[in-house]
Amino acid sequence: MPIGRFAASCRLSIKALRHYDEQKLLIPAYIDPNTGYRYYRRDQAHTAVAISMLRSLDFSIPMIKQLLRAETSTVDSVLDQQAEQLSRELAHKKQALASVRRLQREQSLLPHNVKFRTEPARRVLARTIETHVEDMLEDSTVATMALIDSLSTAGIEAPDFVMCINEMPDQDGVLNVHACTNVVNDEVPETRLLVLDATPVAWCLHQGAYEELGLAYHAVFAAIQVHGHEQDGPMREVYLNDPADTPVEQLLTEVIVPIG
Amino acid sequence: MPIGRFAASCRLSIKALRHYDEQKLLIPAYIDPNTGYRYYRRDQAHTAVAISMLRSLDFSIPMIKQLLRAETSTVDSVLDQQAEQLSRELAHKKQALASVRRLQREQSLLPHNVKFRTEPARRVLARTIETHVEDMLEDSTVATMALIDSLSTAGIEAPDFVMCINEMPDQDGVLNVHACTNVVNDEVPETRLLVLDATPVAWCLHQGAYEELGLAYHAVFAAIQVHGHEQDGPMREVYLNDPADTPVEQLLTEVIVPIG
DNA sequence: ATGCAGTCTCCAGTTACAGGAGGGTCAAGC
DNA sequence: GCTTGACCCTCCTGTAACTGGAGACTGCAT
Repeated sequence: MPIGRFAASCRLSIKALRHYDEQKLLIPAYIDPNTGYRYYRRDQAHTAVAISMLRSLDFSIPMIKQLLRAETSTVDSVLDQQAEQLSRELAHKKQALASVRRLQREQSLLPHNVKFRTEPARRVLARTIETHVEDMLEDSTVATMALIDSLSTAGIEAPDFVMCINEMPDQDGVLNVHACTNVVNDEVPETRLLVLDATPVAWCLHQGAYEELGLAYHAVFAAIQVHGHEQDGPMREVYLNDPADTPVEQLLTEVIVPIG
Repeated sequence: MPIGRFAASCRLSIKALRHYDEQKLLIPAYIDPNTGYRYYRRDQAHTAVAISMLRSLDFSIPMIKQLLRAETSTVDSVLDQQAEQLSRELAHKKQALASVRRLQREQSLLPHNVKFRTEPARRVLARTIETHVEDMLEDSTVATMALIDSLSTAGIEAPDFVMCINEMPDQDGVLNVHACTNVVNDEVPETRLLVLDATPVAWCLHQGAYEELGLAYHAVFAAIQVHGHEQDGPMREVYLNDPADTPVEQLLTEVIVPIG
């Protein structure tokens, strides 16, 4: 079967099939050595459709090559990798969409009103987890849950002050997130005391879903720049009400960036 | 302020700033005519951060150009466009992730067992909506809801047979979706009777979330090819149980493709 | 004068193809 | 055997928003 017919029947383009040939992903059953014409067998449609399916799930060509050749263990690891990648992208799109919808409601691109003040020194109890920039939002929640868990293990009620401290990511995007409270008690498991010095900060108040916090951060950074300051220390978020009993559009969060 | 310092303070790369200069998106306040060195003013950080924020929301450079220059009406339409694009991509990622997770559970890439049979002729009541390939999944649901709505307006209870017929998309990805039942009654508003001829089909049973249906379709198409048939008519889905009172992992759907 | 960090331009590479130019091939009808 | 039109080939360029690197120049501090 020549390439055109095969392409039509598999819902792939001729260009794509030639590309897969070149990449040694799907090699025609026979290539006329004189004319270079590619001929496919009907049963190659099975592979072709598998490729088309995997491409529609955003697998890269090298990954598909591994999936088609492979032993079970490789397959599993490739699938895991792809699932992780997809859930990252999913979270990213969710965040982006929420932020765009917010921009639609506001009239300005950087609508937050950024102010400056001096944060007092604090001693806080922190529970730390390592995460990736893309998962920060989600893992801040995870860390906070874990903190509350640790507190209740120690027989302490949910605290009234909850803050997350997000360190600067390294070049791989890996960073630590500290969920903190003002409870001071070194008997709480999986936590440690953290001493925060007094520092000038730029900050703003964000009302709405946590997914839109990116907008607030950008506003704060813009203000820091325009005023000629620079960031000096990890960013903080203070959660002023409880997501468990507050409708999302009324959630209040302080976004705080220390400056030097 | 030379480019390096400006880049560091705005969290943009030097390369990116040069690129934005080239694209006339963010032009340095001063360029030394002798050396070509770019110098930025502090207040340009405001624009720079806005750009960085919009890029993080996956706006393209031409879109950002419009947003920064523009009158309110243009801004609104660009935002709408981006929101629509993002929600498409969100739905796509959601589907892809669900499908990958299913592949993780199965041992095969095309796990469905495809069979052939002859569908009898039918007369069905259909409610039609126009949609886009990427929104098919969601809009099938919308169409089905609308159908049930129409039926109840006419005083008819929810039907026991529900099927969707998805026509072939044109080159823009636009297609019609018909939600159908076996209720035959030409008094129902917004619907019309549809006559389906008897036809041989390839089909398989899919158990699980509707988001994973793509896998089933690919399996059916693969089988059609390998057996040397070809598609002849719009695809059909028959919903064998009700998503309202069935846990997702037990949802049963027949995926049916007429062949010629 | 020297050194070095910063900057310049230009070119190549990334991904999975699409589009097109220019030219050879196949099958059918005459 | 010839023509015609559909099909196929290779090779080149382009996509989006940059990153990385080569080779050369500049700015600033010794």
